[in-house]
Amino acid sequence: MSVRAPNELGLELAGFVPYRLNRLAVGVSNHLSDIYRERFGLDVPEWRVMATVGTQHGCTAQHIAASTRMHKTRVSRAIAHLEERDLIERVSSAADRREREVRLTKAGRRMYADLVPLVLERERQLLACLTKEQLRGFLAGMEALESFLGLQD
Amino acid sequence: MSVRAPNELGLELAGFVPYRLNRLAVGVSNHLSDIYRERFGLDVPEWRVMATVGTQHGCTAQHIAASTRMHKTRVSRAIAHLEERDLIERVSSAADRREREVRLTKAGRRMYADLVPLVLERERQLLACLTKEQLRGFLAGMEALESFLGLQD
DNA sequence: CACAATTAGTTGCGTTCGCAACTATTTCGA
DNA sequence: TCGAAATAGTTGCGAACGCAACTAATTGTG
Repeated sequence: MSVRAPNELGLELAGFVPYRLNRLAVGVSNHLSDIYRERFGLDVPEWRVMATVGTQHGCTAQHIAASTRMHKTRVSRAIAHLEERDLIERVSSAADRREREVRLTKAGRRMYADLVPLVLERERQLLACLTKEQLRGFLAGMEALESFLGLQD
Repeated sequence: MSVRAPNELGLELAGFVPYRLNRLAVGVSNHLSDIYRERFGLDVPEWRVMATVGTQHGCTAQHIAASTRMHKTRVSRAIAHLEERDLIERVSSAADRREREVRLTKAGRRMYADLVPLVLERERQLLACLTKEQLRGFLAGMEALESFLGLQD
């Protein structure tokens, strides 16, 4: 199976999968970002830190960087912002004093509890535009590509 | 069909489709970028301008911005860089002297002819990790999402 | 035990980005 | 036809980014 006509000599960017994938990722991100940006004042790195700490209480910046695949400086700055807003707090680890355990504060837990259902609902709305067949096929393709590129968890 | 277990209360970022899509787009972009970056010294905006001008000779910056969905300042700066390197040239449009028609120079056409087959081959290699079924399903899902988000051409 | 190598996290710096403002030109409407 | 609104493209500026260098703490090795 070919993505485009085999005798096309030039490159039509509109049909180029890497370009389309980037455009789609930006579109999906924008489709969600007004929830955590406008309503909660979070940017993408901050949102990812909140999402990670929300399920992995007491994790380290290192762990967040590894599991979100963000650069450690991006994580460091996102954590600093969230701490200024009293959404998370950090305590030096007793076992290794280089590390700092990150936890949601009471306000952070409240925001997380409000935010996550809205975000999951948005994801659901988005994926509802696909038939069962399309969703299954899309997820299968995404998994194969992730595996090929070594992006899996 | 559900993407994750319905009784999962927290949000696992690793299974969150918008996050995975962004990660995949970055991974695919990196998989390609060493061709146009290391071997031809182009960054992503420059590559997109080359790809557009390569098929749409004499188009304007406006047109490039619309068809690549890049911000007009990003297009403007990419064009300026490519002009400095004598890969493209601009002439003021006779019909509308606000516009400038963009064309590949001889050197630009040579680069385009070298570059495009390599990039298309890389795309082919990437998509070869999918079965026919998976490719069909993945493209169908991508089209449906693009349509839902109004990203189509 | 001491010292080199490694690791967690932060910060300085140059780059890239998009918004807003700007110039130049064209189009629209009274 | 003249002035206001719109459009093509550029530039100033502040925000965000990643690399490299840094501090502090730990681990490994002789």
